[in-house]
Amino acid sequence: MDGRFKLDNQLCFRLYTASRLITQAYHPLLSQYGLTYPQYLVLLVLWEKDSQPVNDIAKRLMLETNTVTPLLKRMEAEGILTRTQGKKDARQMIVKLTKKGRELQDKLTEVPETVGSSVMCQSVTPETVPGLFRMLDDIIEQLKHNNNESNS
Amino acid sequence: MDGRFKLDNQLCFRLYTASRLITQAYHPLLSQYGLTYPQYLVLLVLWEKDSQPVNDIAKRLMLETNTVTPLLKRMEAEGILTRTQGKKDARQMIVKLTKKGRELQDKLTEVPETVGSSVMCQSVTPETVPGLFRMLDDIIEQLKHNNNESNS
DNA sequence: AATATTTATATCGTTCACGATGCAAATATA
DNA sequence: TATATTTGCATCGTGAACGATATAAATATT
Repeated sequence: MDGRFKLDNQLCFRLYTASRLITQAYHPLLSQYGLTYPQYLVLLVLWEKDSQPVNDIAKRLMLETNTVTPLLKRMEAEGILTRTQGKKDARQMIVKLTKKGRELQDKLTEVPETVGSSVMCQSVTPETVPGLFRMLDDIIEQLKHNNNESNS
Repeated sequence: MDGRFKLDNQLCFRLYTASRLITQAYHPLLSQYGLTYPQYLVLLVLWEKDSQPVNDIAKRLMLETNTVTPLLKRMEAEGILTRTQGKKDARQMIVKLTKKGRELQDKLTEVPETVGSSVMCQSVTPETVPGLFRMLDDIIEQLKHNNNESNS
């Protein structure tokens, strides 16, 4: 048989595993503040631009609202953010950081670098990372379109 | 502020998104046979080598048994595989494909290529894939050790 | 203006991931 | 051989992901 079905030939398995392991690397850094990795992603989005409707956050993270809504509710329960109905558009829920949510940024300053440096290795260096980013971005862009096409 | 917290600078977010989107690309191909992507990974492992204890499958997929056990039970309920107590070691559960599980390989022949070709794009080509694999493998290897160190 | 369609969000059910914990069989140590 | 430790697997609880579906508000169409 050819190597078609060999696990070691699968790009997806590598992405899946790398993603899981790097999320695990975030865990000890985030859990001391009661955060999960997806919650940290929401914070990244809101730190860049506070006060956004659910949909904008979901789009930025390329997730569906049915994933993001419960996530936001948990963060609201933790006092990290507030969800208030939009004024212009009553369907929208505007998500806004609380003081606690904003202050988390100061407490997590060392997180990006800690994790960033922990993945650096022989073939992953400041020189090669841009190429890696490019390939991953291309794959993401490609799949975003392919996947959308197939449900139309 | 520097770009430390910018979502667009995060390797992990790219891996996480690429992994999710590529799993979604598998979905229409697998769901017609009642399979999920992690279940497909289990099949890849068992097609390579049938009749393995739970632990070997988990190690191959770099997952914990508490993830794999329920997964295998669902596949057992679907009649894809059997779980029988080991003879030499009564703690082990030996996982073996059924006829149905083996025959799935013939039905899924086109899956690897379909997904494989759907990620090919400008910067991801047969020439660049080995480099991508190398970087992902390095990252995985690195994190596997780092993550283990921190719980010891 | 009344009706249809679209949009923004939420709810529900199922399947992972995974930390924490439990338990019994196997192995090591005393 | 009795006791301690390790190993293999399972159970439990929580938080994602996500397909399917629901609901109400906004917009488009008639």
